[in-house]
Amino acid sequence: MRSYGQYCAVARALDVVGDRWALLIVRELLLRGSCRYTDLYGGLPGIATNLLAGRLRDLEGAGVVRRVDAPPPVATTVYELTSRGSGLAPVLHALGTWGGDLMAQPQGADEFRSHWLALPISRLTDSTPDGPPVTIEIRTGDQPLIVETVDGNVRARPGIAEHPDAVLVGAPDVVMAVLRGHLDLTEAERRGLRLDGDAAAIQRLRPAPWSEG
Amino acid sequence: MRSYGQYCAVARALDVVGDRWALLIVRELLLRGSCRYTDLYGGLPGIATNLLAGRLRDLEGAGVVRRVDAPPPVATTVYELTSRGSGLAPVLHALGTWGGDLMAQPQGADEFRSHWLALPISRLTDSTPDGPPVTIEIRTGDQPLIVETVDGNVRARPGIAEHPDAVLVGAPDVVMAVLRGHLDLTEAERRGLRLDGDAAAIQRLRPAPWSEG
DNA sequence: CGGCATCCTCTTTGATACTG
DNA sequence: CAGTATCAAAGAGGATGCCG
Repeated sequence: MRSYGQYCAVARALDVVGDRWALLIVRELLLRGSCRYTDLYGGLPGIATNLLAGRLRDLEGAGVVRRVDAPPPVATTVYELTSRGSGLAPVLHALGTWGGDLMAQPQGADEFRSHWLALPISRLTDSTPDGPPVTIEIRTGDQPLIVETVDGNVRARPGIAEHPDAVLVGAPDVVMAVLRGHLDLTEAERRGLRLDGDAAAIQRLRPAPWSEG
Repeated sequence: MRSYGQYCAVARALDVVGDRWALLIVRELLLRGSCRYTDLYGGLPGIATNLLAGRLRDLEGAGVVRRVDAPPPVATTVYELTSRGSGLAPVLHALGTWGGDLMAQPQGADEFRSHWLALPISRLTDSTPDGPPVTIEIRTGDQPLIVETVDGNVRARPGIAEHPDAVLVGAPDVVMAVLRGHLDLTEAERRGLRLDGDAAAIQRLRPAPWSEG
């Protein structure tokens, strides 16, 4: 990107990550850790492959992304965030919080990848942190997601839960609305959600109060 | 901007404010409140006037910016943020915090407007909130800035202080480094900073601990 | 003047095809 | 798999023109 040529921290930050696709590439690396080129490409539907290659070069040059030659089991180069790149997490959370209101518009023709849910889910809290940890499986996109509570925090990762307290199956926008607390379970079931197991496990997940504004 | 076409809160946020210049327009409106077109244009050196007009249209359509026909004393239309637009403040602060490290590179040929300092300054705290409030005048860009502590918080606004505890005069990058605590006063004076008044007043301004990461 | 709209050139993006 | 090459379309940048 052309520099804005302004001696302002926001402008200088945008000189580095203000390019189209740049922050979404950071999102992918933040959510998935080390990624091969093809993993990134798959998690960024709509990007042109030459642009992905170009942005990775730029971000590497800016010290946001690092290329690593992975050892034999993988035997290819992978991309990961530098610590400088991980420092962009608050930017993505702020954008995600602000953009959350735009998720009420239905999914429409938008692409969806289930691991994208990990970002808003990590902003939830366990409303009963002293209770036993809960495990929820969410099946809603390209792959199932395991959601677990740990010390009041909530994390999501791809995978199939062994003994989940609840399993949630439905369209991404319905699942999202339930997790955001904007849709109660009965209404959600009317909109195609299927819930197996303990509804109370779902109810324990609450938006963190400080992440609202 | 073309939509990313992804059902993800970050992508949807960037559909609205990911365009080049969009977040800097929000920065201007956040820092200066209501603005005439020309004020915005002056605070965004480098932007093309047709782009500014176009972005303002887009942001108005997205509910981020509002046009107001100002009453007689001004007698022109002014732009301001909607509440939705003000909600972008955390995004700008996150970007500014991340970009702050890039401010160590000297100003070079970059343009500078002194009101841009208000954003990082508002992230400072008064390390001695129980002491008497302090007022500092900073003269470093196109116009002087009054910095005041109120209840442990620090605010900046354009203007000339009547009885400042200290006056800081120097190049933007030196002033910035001092405020960020990356340069002590003696070293800063070697780099052209002039300080009149009480050095202790400056020392009371400290980066807020939670805004570091 | 303040507040844009037009016109033109140059750069970036997007879509797809191709290669080691 | 991990990109590069090619090319058309969209967007940005810059100058200038118009209108109350």
